Amino acid sequence: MPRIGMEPQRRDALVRAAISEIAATGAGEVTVARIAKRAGMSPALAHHYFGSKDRMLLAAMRHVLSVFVAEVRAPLAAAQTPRARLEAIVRASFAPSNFHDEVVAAWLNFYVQAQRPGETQRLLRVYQSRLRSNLVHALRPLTERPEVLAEGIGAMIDGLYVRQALRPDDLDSAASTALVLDYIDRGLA
Amino acid sequence: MPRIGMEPQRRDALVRAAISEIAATGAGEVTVARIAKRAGMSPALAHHYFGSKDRMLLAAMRHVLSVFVAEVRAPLAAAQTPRARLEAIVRASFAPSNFHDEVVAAWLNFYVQAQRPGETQRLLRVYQSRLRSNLVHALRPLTERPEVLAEGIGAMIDGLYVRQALRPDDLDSAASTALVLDYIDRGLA
Amino acid sequence: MPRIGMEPQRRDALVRAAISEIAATGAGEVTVARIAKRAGMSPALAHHYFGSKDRMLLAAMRHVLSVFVAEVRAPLAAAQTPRARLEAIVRASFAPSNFHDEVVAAWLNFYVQAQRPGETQRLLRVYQSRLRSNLVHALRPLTERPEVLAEGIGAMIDGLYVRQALRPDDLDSAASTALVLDYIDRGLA
Amino acid sequence: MPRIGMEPQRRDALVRAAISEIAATGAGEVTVARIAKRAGMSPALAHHYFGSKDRMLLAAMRHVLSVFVAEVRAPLAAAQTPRARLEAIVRASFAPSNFHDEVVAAWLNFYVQAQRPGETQRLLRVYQSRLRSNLVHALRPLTERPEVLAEGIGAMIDGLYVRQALRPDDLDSAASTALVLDYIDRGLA
DNA sequence: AATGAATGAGCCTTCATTCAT
DNA sequence: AATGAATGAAGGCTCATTCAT
Repeated sequence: MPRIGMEPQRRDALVRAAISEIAATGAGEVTVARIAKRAGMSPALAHHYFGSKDRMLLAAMRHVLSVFVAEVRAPLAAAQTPRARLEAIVRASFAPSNFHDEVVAAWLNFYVQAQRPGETQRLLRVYQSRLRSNLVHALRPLTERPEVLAEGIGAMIDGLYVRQALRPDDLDSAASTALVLDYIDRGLA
Repeated sequence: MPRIGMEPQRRDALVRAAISEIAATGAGEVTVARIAKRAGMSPALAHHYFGSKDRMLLAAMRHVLSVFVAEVRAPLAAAQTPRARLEAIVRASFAPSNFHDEVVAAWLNFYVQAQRPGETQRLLRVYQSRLRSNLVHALRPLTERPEVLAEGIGAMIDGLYVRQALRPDDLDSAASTALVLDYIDRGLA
Repeated sequence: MPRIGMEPQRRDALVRAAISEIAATGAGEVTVARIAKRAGMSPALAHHYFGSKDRMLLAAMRHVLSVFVAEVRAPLAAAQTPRARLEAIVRASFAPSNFHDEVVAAWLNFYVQAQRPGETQRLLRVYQSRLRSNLVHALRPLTERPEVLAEGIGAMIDGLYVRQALRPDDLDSAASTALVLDYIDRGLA
Repeated sequence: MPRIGMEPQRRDALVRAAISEIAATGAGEVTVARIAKRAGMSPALAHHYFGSKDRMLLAAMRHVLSVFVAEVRAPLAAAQTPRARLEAIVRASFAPSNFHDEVVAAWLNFYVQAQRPGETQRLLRVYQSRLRSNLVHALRPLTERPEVLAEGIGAMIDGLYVRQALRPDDLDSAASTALVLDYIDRGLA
């Protein structure tokens, strides 16, 4: 019973299934068949919509990144001071929708994919550039070495993500946020 | 051509080749055949010496960890003050033999492997525990919140590793060291 | 070329091919690739339908056993006297569909498989139990030592199967039947 | 420390190990490496003495057959009557040295090997011919249909061997002997 | 005499991908 | 729109066999 306008729903279901599957079975064990099964459809249909496994995982990455961008946009725009801008970025990084178990596991997969040249690598670099740019822009009024501090902040966030991916239990989102904010405050002192 | 006493040499060559291959082709593309070819032998011989791909990659991980342990041991023992102990740990983390392109790429593979329960996960946790323990021990005389700071330091180091793994060019070892030491000094202020 | 509802046909073709292949190349030389080729498909498809080589050979065994059960059922039910029941069992054992070259060769493979614990062993024991049970039941009204005679009959049938498997030419089905029936009659005298 | 005259001992050890290995791991799982290990030497040495795996298993078969021939020779020569000759053959078939667990398992392997043309097949046929010839010769004075009865006896013996190979526990040697002797007596009545 | 070293060949199995329906 | 059918390609692993020492 083919309905009209199924494509967006199907694509969305596959993207979500891909992220869940990466979290459930590990970045190295993801197969198209399992993702499709989790999304309730056949592997053939998954290919029909995405063309290839790579493009499907790429869409998953884009989804994760876009959620992040959406999460940070409003608070960032609303922030009135440089310090508030920094806090907005950090809080968004550890917001539940981004620091979820599944999403965090997906990041590890992206890192692996990004080891080789390709679209994933490009996307990841764009993301890192934007993050750094946002941080530097917010830091510039507050310190003489914004680039250095931005690198440290970015590295700490990445490290907390990786560590979270390997942890069995949920980490306190608040603790991670506090850790980075503390680093920022001391770096600015 | 078969000489006697080849086993240690072969095992060593395979471990090195495994690390290089991970760096060269990416953590997801490692095959026994390619590792063996890079080490100048047949895949069958690789299996003869290691029994399985998993055990071979595990040996590579053990090698990387043992190099790190060896690198940190002497400076740590020679350090006279808590601050010197911290510096010894950080410097060892970014010492050339540990922060090499190839070694850094291998870490990413270990993280991926460690997502699923198994020996890799166990080893990685042992390593993280020791690192944290060393840091906390050195921090305790200097601050009231050694656990928190140790977590921040560990995360930053991990983050710098991951970022390095995705970078095409070599990162300045000195810059990474300085970044973490700066974080420590400000955290202790 | 893919049509719909191929699964039963494919499974059946593979089961038949497995039996033929065992007969043609010997129980120790059976490979999935050869079976699949004989069945006119790729090895991958064979795995798709059966999951593993073991399960495929198990299905072949079940097929042979079920043909035997089907062959003996009607005559056994129709037999009016104990003697007629015995004859029904023996005749079924050497009926063309069971005493075929290919089927007989398959039996040898089952015996080999059944040397190690597993499903094959279980199935073979179930079959042997049923045969003995049927024989004992039919023999009980006729002799004081039904178990002993049943063991002798079963052994003779098995022996004739094995000998047949090693014979290049077809054995006279009638001769084998007569041999066992003669044994029964004398045993009951 | 190479000693002189090791060859016969080595060959003998390998033949025994081959038989034990077949019994222990099943006819389909025998490997040269395991046999050699069981015999306390390297696979290379096994090849040095036998040239190939096939020839080694063939030697094992010859050993089993020769033990049987040796076991039957004296009693057969000593037997004064046709009936005593028959009994000598049957008793030898189920004598401990022939009806041992290990030997019986080896027979199954020989049957498998003999499915394909080759030396094993030839040897097995020679053995079967001699057995039949011995039986027929002994039966001729006692019955008008010696060939038929000989076939039945041979089949029953073979069947008892196969069944024994699949049994977990030891079968009573005496029971098997009695079963065949009873068949003979009734066949001659 | 004896073995560790070494490999080619082959097997089972998986998986992304294509295609007819 | 959707899928079952189908496969080529590749991967991990095993094993009989050879060879230099």
